[in-house]
Amino acid sequence: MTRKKPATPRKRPLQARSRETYAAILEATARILEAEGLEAANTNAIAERAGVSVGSLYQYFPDKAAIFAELIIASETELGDMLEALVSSTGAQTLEERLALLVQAGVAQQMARPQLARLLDYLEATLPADPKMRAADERILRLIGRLLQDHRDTIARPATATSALDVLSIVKGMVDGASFAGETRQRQLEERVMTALLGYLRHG
Amino acid sequence: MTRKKPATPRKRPLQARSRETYAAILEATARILEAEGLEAANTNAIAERAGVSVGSLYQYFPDKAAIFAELIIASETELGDMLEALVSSTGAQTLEERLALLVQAGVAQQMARPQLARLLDYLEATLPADPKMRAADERILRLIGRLLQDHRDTIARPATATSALDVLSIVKGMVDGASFAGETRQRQLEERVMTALLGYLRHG
DNA sequence: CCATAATGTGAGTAATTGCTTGTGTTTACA
DNA sequence: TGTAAACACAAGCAATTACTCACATTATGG
Repeated sequence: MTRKKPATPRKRPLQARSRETYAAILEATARILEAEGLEAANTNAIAERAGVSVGSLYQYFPDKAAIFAELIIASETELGDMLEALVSSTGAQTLEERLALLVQAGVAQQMARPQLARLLDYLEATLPADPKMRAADERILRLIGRLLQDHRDTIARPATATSALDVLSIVKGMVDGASFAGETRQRQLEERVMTALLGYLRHG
Repeated sequence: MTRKKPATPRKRPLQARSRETYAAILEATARILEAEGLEAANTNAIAERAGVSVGSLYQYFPDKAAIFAELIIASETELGDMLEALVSSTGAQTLEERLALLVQAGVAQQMARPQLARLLDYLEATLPADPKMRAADERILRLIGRLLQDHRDTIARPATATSALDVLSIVKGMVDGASFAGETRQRQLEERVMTALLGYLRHG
């Protein structure tokens, strides 16, 4: 990783063929990360698992870190899209109902590939700062913040950025812990997370 | 890391001199981890930072992972000791009071070296399973469980292992998130964590 | 078709890694 | 003071790493 100076600009996949290569590299990286961990995720292994040559890999990613960054952005974008759908969904839903959807989305995404989710979280905190990563991150917090804002009359806590971050941290923390301990009953976990969130928001 | 087969048995530091070497290696590893991350923590760098030769390093640790494992165990033992002190402390304290002490201890430890705490958590989840690590982990959960048990009449939730894990996960998650976001006001963070915990425990 | 661009290849390289080993130094203690 | 055990050193090896480059194959548009 820390070997030579990374050359920043790379080609973007234009044709269908190269878009498949690009996607294969990302998926191979994800699979190696969740099955064998960070140390096993070297560029040679990634290329092999993707059924692609190292040369092709470096045609689309300036360095190894960029692959990880792209995975993080994809994951955050996915969560962001889910949140956006439910935040801007019409209907006079209660805080509980909307929060339940949020928790469901967050828990489902993180429980689908718990090892990967944990690793991406760690990587996000240690990778060289990327503006796109930051933007995707802030989008999530902004959406949670908007949800809190919409129900500010039913929560005993200012709907600030801090509250939004706390909400996200509680969800992530509880799912991390539960999946590390081998918990698989998604439904029950969701209920416990809901209890914590509602307790935090309503009994400030 | 995944290079050759690790030879398990190594010498234990007996004399004062070697105990210093041993400690220097651990502290050097911690410093590199929190300042430069996992990839920078290679055995050569650790030995150099510790002011010690690689040979000395491998006299006390069978492989690199063992150094990390030892750091995790030390950290968990420290937290466990703090919990033990406050759980078995006499006096008819309320749940709030005892929980506040627990939160204070947990937040303080994790905020003291947030990067390190985050990394050790990640490593614990990916390192080869170590019985000592597991034991130190279970001790913490047992102590939290006992605290919940002591106040089972004032909480609306079974004082099970799951509850104990949730409590720990909420603390870790919130501190992780807050310190990642640059939060430094320890007191305010403690209060928010308390809110979440009490909400979780009392409004099940 | 053909020319040009896009995409793909994989052997090769310098650097770095985890770890061993042979040798020298310090300590405990008789 | 002598000796054996404990401790420390660091050159160096085999394996692995991130990444490049010279070349081959495939697509596209005229």
